[in-house]
Order: sequence, then structure tokens, then C-alpha cells
Amino acid sequence: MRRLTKLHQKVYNLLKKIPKGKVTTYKILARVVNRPKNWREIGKILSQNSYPQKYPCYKVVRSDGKIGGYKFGVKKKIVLLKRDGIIFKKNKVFNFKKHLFNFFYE
DNA sequence: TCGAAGGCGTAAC
DNA sequence: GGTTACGCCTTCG
Repeated sequence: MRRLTKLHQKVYNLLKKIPKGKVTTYKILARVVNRPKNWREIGKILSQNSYPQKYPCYKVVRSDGKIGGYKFGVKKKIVLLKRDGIIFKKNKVFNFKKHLFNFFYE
């Protein structure tokens, strides 16, 4: 396991704040941790998450509503999201904006 | 309005 | 200093 940076901890902590049935995006996470141009880094950080049950990185999708990637396979990611009530249609989140969790209004 | 393609910034290793 | 990473945005048909 790689050493966790402060950015890791910030991102993982934010993941726990996502309510059930909601998703967020890499871009939003990047903004919240004050690294607005670091969305790719966010994805990398999530892939380094060794505790998917503790930190639900599957709740993070791309800003256009597409699934994005997942360390344990996109299919697994879809299954987990469906369990939370997120429906996928043509590789995109159905009613994406409705399910989008925005950290800014906390 | 929608999908596909291409170019691109950042930090850890 | 090069490679890598679960992406974003713009353009075009």
C-alpha cells in the first residue's frame, strides 16, 4: 500500500459524506479539495483506495454522466451503483443531475 | 442534440 | 525527468 498523502485523506473523507443514492464526479472532488485542474489525479487516487467498502469510490463518475473506470471492473461498479438506486442507460447515469451530490452546499 | 475524436494539466512514483 | 492515472473540454459531423 502506498503512503497516503493529505490529498488521499481528503478525497476519501469526502467519499464517506456522499449520501446513499447519490453520486459525484471527479471534477467536483477536485474542486472541493482545492485542486480544480486535478481531476485525473483524483481518479488515480481513487484507484489506490484499498478499502472499497470503507470508502465508496464507485460513487464517483465522470462529469458527463458516463461511468468512467473502476479498479475492480466497470461491471462491478454498475452493480454497486444499481444497489444504491442509480440506473444506467447506454453507459450513462439515468437522471444524472438528479442523483448528483454537490459538496458546495454543505 | 448527440456521439466520437483529439488535445491537454497535474502530482505521485 | 519520464511514465502513469477510474478525466475534462472543445470541436466536428
